[in-house]
Amino acid sequence: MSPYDPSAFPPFAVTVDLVVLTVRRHALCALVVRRGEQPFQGRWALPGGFVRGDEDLAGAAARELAEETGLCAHDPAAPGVDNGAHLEQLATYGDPQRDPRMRVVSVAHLVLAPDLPAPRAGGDANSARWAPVDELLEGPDQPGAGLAFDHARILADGVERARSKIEYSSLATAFCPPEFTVGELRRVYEAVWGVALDPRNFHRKVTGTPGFLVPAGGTTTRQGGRPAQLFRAGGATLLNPPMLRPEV
Amino acid sequence: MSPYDPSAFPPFAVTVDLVVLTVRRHALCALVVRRGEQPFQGRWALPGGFVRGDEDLAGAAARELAEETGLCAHDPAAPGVDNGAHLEQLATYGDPQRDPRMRVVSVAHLVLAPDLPAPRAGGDANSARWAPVDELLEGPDQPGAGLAFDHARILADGVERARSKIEYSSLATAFCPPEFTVGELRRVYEAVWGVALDPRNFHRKVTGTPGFLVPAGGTTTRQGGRPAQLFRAGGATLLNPPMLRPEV
DNA sequence: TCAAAAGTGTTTATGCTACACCCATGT
DNA sequence: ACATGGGTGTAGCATAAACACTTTTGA
Repeated sequence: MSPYDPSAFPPFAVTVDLVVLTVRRHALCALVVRRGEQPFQGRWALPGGFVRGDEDLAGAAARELAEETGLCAHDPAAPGVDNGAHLEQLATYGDPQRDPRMRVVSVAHLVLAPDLPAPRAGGDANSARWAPVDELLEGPDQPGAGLAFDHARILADGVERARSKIEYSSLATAFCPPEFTVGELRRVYEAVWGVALDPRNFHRKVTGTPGFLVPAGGTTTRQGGRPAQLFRAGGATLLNPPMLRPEV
Repeated sequence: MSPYDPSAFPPFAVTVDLVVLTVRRHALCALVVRRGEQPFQGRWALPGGFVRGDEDLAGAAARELAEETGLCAHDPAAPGVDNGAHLEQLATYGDPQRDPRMRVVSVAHLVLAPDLPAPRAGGDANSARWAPVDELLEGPDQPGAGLAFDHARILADGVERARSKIEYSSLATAFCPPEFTVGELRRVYEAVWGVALDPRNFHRKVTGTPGFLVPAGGTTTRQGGRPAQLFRAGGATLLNPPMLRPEV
C-alpha cells in the first residue's frame, strides 16, 4: 500500500481532555463539567474539546483550560508565561468504541492548579464544579452513575500520575499559591496521597532538599499558631533525594 | 458551536510510531528503518504506520511491531500472551508542521525487547537495522543527517522513559532472555544508563529485592568464569526499594 | 597456574523514623 | 494560661558505597 494516500486511512477526530486537579478543604479535587447533550446527557465529564487545524496538542489543552477556568497554563515544554498552572500531556485514549458516534482519539492532559474560586462554566457546558476525586472514582452508585465515556479511567490515570510525580519532583508546589508555608505544602502531600505525615520530619526534609524551596522573606499566621516562614518554589524540578510516600 | 458535527473539526491522520529498544554488544540500540519515499527519502526513521479504523492504539502498535520484527508484544494493559516484548504507550506528537504533507498525530509507543536476530525489513521499508541510540541522537553530522520528522525527539523521550523506568520497575528484565544471570542483568543496567556498577553490590541488591528475580534452577558459564545461577523475572513489577542510578 | 566472573562479609557513612522538646502567636 | 501550629535535637534503625576476600569454572 502507499502511505499517506488520503484514501488509505480512516477519518479520525482528535480531541483533548483535561484532568484538572487542585486541593480544596484537604481533599484532592478534579474539575468536571455537566454534559448538555447526548450521549451521556446530564452526566459529569472531564472538560475538553476538539483540536483545531492550526494548533498543537498542548496549545489546544491550554486553550480549553482558559475557556473553562480562566487559568493561564504554564507548559514546561514551551517556556513562556509562568504565572499559571502546571500542564503536561498525560496519555492518549483511542479505543474504537470509546465514543458511540464516531472514531475519536483523545489526548488527555494533566493540569495541577492552586485552589481557585468557583469555576466558571464555559462553552457548551451547562455547569462546572470541583469534585473530590474519591467521590468521582469510588462512587459509581451516585446520582449520574460515574463519569461519561472513559473519563473515569482517564481521571484515575491522572490522579496516579500526580501521586507518583510529587514523589520525585517539585510539582506539589503547583498546588500552592506563589507564596506558601511548609505546613501548607505538607497538607498538599497529605491530601494527594491520603496519608498523615510527621510535620517535623517533613519540615526538615523539604527545607533540606536543595532547590526545592527558597525563602520568600515574610511570615504568615493564616494557619494559626506560631508565624510560619513563607517560601516560593525553588528552581529544582527533580528532587534528590525524593519524598518518600509512606507504605499503604 | 455544535460538537461532533463532522464539519466542525479538521481531518486528522492518526499513526503509531515505535521506539523499539534492545541491548546489543553492551550498547542501547534502537530499531530504525530506511525511508523509501519522500519526504526524508533515504533517511532513517522510526518504524510505524497508520492506525486502522477498527483497532485500538496498542493493537496498532503491536501489529506494526510484528510486521517489522516478528516480535509478539506483551501489552501490560491487555493481559494476554506473555512471551514477547514489553510494550507501553509513550507520548503523542501532534505539531501541525511535523509532517509537511498533512496533519498527522502520532501516538508513540515504547517497546523493550531482548537481543534479537537481524531485523527483517517489512512493508514499504527498504531496510532496517539496530543502531546505537548515542549514534542516532548525538550525531546530526552523520550521513543522513539525523532521523526523519521529529523522530529524534521521540526517540530521546523513549530512551529517557526507559532509563528512568528501570529504576523503579522490573522492566530491565524485558531486555533479557527468559532465563538470565545477575551479571547479564547488570550489563543491561550499565548499557541503558551508560555507567559502571559494582557487581557485588548489584548482586546483593537485585537478589534481595523481593519479587524481582526467582531462581530458574540451572547455571550457565556463557559469560566465562565461575558458573552463574540462572533466574527468571519475578512477579513484581514495581521495585521497592528502587535501583539507584549513580550520580551524573 | 592464571584469568575471569560469581558470590559473601565487613566497615563506614548517610538518611529515615520516631519522638522529646522549645518557640511564637491568637484567644 | 492555654491551645495551636512552627521549628530543632537526638537516638536507633535501615540501607547504600566501597572494597577485601573466597569460589568455581575455562584456558
